[in-house]
Amino acid sequence: MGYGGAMGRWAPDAAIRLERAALELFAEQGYADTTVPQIAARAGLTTRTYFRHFADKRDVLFLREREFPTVVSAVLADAPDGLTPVDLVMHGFDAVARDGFDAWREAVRARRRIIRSDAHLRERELLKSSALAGAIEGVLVEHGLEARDAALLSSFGVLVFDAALDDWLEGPSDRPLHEVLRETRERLDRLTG
Amino acid sequence: MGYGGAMGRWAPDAAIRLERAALELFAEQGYADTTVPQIAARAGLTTRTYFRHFADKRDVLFLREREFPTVVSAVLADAPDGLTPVDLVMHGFDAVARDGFDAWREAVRARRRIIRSDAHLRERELLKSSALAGAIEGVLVEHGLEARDAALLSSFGVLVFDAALDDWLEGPSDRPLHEVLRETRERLDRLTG
DNA sequence: GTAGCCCATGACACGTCGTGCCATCAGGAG
DNA sequence: CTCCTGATGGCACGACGTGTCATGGGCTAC
Repeated sequence: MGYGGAMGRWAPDAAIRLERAALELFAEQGYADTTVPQIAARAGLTTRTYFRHFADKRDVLFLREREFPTVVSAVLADAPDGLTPVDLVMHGFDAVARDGFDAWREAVRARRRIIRSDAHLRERELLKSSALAGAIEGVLVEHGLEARDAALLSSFGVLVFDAALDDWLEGPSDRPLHEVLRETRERLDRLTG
Repeated sequence: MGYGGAMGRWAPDAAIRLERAALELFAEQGYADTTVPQIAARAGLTTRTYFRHFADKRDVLFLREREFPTVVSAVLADAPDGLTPVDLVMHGFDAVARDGFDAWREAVRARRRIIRSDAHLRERELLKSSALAGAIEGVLVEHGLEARDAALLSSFGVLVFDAALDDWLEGPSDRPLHEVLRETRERLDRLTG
């Protein structure tokens, strides 16, 4: 059965339960063969309630990214003064890489495995990356950077971070993400001369 | 009525007619308020036939991009020898920019206007950019580049090209795309130090 | 020319997705 | 105790996308 048995009716973690149910079902039987009513039932909720917490079937995989804009603002606000724009951005990713990823490597891997299994999910992942770039771009503009430079630089940062994340997830488990991030940046610099 | 009146039943341009009908309807009443049956009817076809030519409602806006992988192979095969990988990629985009865009600026603008109006379309555009990067990555790997370098470099190229396309579409109409492309690359190089 | 194959299209049924609308019900404020 | 707030249940509905079979025009073979 679901997780709904022992908890009060208005358990405050409905979104979390739905996310867990979805991750399980997607891993068990694939994304395409899982229906929203199945997810809702396993979480002890109804279909209608699922769509109150998530915009669509794909969105449940990106619950964790909802706080990204807030995190971005906080991290970039903590950056030391006097950094060049690109160092400011990379400092932000470095801080996030040191802080919140190495402990969750297997969870991130499992999630990525599902996303890679279906083009619709890959599509949504790209939109989320774009949204993250947009948030960074906003901070850069607030710091006085010209709009086109901010757009270019935030996309550059997300590109490096995503590539580093891929390397990190495929490589040995004891390699810290922030190291991979630095190496990826150096590799791209070398490639682009 | 539609375009179906004067032409034979098996007109070979069903996809083109559907694309034209969709562009008109999206411009007239918006993407969200247009249904697939409406598009099919204006093209003189049925809904079922629409879905034989396009995977879904969004796909009709990306008909022109189907030839991209072929174009990429052709353009990169024509590149002079001895280029560094990054110059090879940028040479490809430069060739495309000189060749096929400046004459279609208004058409590209109209299409972009529609895509920017709906997040689902923006999402699909990102997937198409990713697919283009994948095609370039494949060519680079064939040329002997290491896989991670190829992925990084193809994404870099697409990033620069997309940013240049944005600048070009927003700027004065007599500015050739290949110039904007060069300037965008220089701007990013300057920003990333 | 006509018999027969090929294949794009038409037509229908169906499951799933996502939303609008109203009813229900727990808990806090007074 | 009553009222109010807010999350959830339940239902109906339109749109999306696919499986399946029928239709009919164009083409080749003979």
